[in-house]
Amino acid sequence: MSRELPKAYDPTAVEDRWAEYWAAPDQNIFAAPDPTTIDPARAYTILLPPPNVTGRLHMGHMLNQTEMDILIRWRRMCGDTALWVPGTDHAGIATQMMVERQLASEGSSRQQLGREAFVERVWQWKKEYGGAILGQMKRLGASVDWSREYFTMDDNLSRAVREAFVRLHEDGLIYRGAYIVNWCPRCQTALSDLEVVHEEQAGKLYEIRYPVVGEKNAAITIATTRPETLLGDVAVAVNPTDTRYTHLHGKMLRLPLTDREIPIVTDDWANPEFGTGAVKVTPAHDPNDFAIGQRHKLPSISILDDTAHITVAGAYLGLDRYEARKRVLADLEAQGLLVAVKDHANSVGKCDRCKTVVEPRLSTQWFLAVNKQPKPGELSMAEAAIAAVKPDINGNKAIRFTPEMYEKTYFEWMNNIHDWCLSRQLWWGHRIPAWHCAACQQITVARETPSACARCGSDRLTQETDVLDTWFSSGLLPFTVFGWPDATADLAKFYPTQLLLTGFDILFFWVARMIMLGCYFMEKMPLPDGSPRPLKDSVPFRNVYIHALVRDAERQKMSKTKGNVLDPIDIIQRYGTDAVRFTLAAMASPGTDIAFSEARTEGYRAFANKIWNAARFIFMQIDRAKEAGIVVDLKNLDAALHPAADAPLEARWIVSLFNQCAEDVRASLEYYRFDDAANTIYQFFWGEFCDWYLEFAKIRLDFSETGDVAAKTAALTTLLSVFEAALRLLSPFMPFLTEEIWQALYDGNPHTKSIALTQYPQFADQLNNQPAVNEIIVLKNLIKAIRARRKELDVEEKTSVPIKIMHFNQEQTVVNENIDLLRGLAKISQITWVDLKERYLGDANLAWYNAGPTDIYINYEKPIDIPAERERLTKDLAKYEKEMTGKQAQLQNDGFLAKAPANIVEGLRTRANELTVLIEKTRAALDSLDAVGKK
RNA sequence: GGGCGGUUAGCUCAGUUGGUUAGAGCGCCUGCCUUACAAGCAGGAAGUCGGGGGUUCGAGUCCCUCACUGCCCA
Repeated sequence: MSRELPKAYDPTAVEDRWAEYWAAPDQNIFAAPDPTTIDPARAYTILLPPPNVTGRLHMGHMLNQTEMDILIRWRRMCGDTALWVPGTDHAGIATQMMVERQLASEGSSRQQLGREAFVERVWQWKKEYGGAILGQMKRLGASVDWSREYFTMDDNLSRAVREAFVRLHEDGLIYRGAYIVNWCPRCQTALSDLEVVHEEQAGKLYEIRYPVVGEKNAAITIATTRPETLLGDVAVAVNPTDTRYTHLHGKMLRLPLTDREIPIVTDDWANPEFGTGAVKVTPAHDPNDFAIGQRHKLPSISILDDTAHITVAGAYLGLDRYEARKRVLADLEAQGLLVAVKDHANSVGKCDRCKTVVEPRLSTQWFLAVNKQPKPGELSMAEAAIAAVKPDINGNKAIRFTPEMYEKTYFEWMNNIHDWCLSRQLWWGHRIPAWHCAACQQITVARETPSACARCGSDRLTQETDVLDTWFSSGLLPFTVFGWPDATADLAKFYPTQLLLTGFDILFFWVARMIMLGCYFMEKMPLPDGSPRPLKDSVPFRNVYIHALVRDAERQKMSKTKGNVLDPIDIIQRYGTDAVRFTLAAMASPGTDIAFSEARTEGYRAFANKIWNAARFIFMQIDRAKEAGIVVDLKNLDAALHPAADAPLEARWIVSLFNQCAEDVRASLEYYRFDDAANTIYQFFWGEFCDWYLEFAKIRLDFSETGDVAAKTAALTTLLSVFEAALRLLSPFMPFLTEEIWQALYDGNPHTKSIALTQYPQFADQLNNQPAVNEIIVLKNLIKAIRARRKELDVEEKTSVPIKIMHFNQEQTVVNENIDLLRGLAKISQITWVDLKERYLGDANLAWYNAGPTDIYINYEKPIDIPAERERLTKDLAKYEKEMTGKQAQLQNDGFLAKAPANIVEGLRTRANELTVLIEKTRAALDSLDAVGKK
């Protein structure tokens, strides 16, 4: 690292190097210390929501990881034991599909390979391609502890999954049974409710006559969207209150196209308003019908196999469900039983993974009973998970959601939750630790492979072929990554984690399940001191921050089909990681989706470049100072951040401003206001430090002239110390740029390995200097007013002009004490103070301008453009008068005077007085223009 | 059908418990290559805060209602 910086910042030349440096195993810069040595109260732990091992980084990941990285870098620099645990998820269906596709391209299949060889093949695939996403993460600068990387199929995690399953089974919360589940005929596996996405589509409602047995011409007309399933009908249901059908109660119907007879039953579920008010009941192929079947003790008749082909002997045997529908309809029509076909918008469930229409199917699966009390009087898993988020009697919440509104969504779901179907008919995943006995059909659930049946002692055991839902294993992660079921030091110090940061799309899939499983298992693990663990320490995390969706600049959802997907790596290569990170942070306002705009990123690339050039400028000053024999001790910069009482105004001011900025950033980050934090730093660094402070500093740092060496040293020291501190403040947001400049500042020989390991700037009361801030405001307003006035008068920027200032005493002192600053920034050749009573309004060579409490007259060569001047003043006057009218109305309102707080009334009076003066002066200026015009 | 959001400058968004003159970035207009930076500097224009009603001394902010729009669940 050298202080010779190129003119423009080139992130690509810099970022790869630091990404590698941070993640290098021998450096292990972001590794958490030995847990036995740390104070658990200062542990700040985050678990990375594990991306699919098959995944590639997308903008959502980048937002997610940027936010986590900002927080974890911030907390680390604040002195917390920051631990961010990375890892990947084995992603059952997704990974299996990926490898199956690969096999298909080789003309093979998993069936040909067999289970064992297939699983071996997946491991191979994982070794070769899996985890590419973690490599991409390194490129983002994510400050994770790479030594703790996990994979949900690792041995230790698999052991924990087995343990969890067995315990839940022992506790009677896992059961096996035949129920209606969502079945994907393509993936050939059961799915949980969450893995089914409902889509509205234009369908038909078919009305079909079911003749009444034994009564000529009597029939009931049912309405259905799925006529082909009538082959599995076992009843027709009508609402007991529906008088149209009262006379048919208890009658039997002849099921069309079959030789079966089915009863009419009464059930509240039949909605008289919908269709004909009569519905067919097919318990084996519809969840609602299944419930009706249970209520009326009806049989279930499966008519479809696991690929959704008809299994009923006869004309339809072997037909696909849609082909069967056509044939059934044709046959019904031929028999005159199809009464009507109506358009009907209905929602169909599709497999989240492959978009095949899901077939509700009766099948034997493993379930987790989330609503069951483990023991009488105990909370069910769902109830405990609700309690964890609800405020207790003291108003404290064990888990706090941000934004808070997601609590409602969470409760809504939790209150209506159904048992969780845990089993999947896949080969890739955690195989369920249950063994079937061929001799007595007993199922043995065990931690270790049993050698004999628990009931009959037979050794003819075969393991359950189903695997567990991937979300089951990821739901355990907050404690299994720390070594559960063992009582490890990690678990003692790092659990519960501080924060879970994720998108709302996995609120139910993952967040809710982690809460259920975390509360359930960890409540049973005593605290390190042996005392029982309360709910607040059983939860898997204390805070949940839900971030929004990243959309494209037109607010469209990114999707492959639309072709508007932005590849973060691609954007990074064009603008630099820091600029993209900063864009995401600055736009990450809670609860609002991010319309990612490259224009914005361009802006933040410019910001990076701005800082880069500030660094160049500062390094140049170091060099020039050195030539002039002035050297600043870089080792004591932090101490130098305390300017003496007699230090120049701009030094006291910038330190005070920086101090406040650090406080604002802290407060913003505390509430996950990444946008406020980013904007605060941006405003400080560019709007104050670069725009004003550096310009002031230039005036003090003129090394070409002889002058007060001590003053120049002090000026340079303040400059360096504020800049160095500002780099630290910015570092969590722009880690690459700040690391590069910071290392260069120390000429490659800094006191720690990385800026990320330095201390974050902390607010200190004694650094605040409100008088200095106020004085600079006076100066800035004056300078801005002079510049604006000059501009309107077309005075060249380079030209120094004389001005006259009509003053109040305070301002005169400030200006006189800092005359060099004013002269330099406003290009003034001479300042003449004039008495308040003097009026120069009639002078064509003097233009009046209002600068807050101060009046300025600018003297220049050319005469005033009278019409333009009149227009400006007229507009101003109208504005002032309008405001005045409003103020006066309020001040004459007794109610306002009586009820409004004193400071508000006082403020209004002050403003009204100001306005009176302004209006008077503006009128006078207008009058004088007329006078000039007549000359 | 049930639930939860949103509507503020041309665009994307801030706006804490109601309180003095509603902000930012980008874009736009004007003038400048002023030796840190043209990815820049200086100056400027631009909003009846979705419509209507109410509460209040006072409403972008609270309540009601309508319109439009997004998301989740069924």
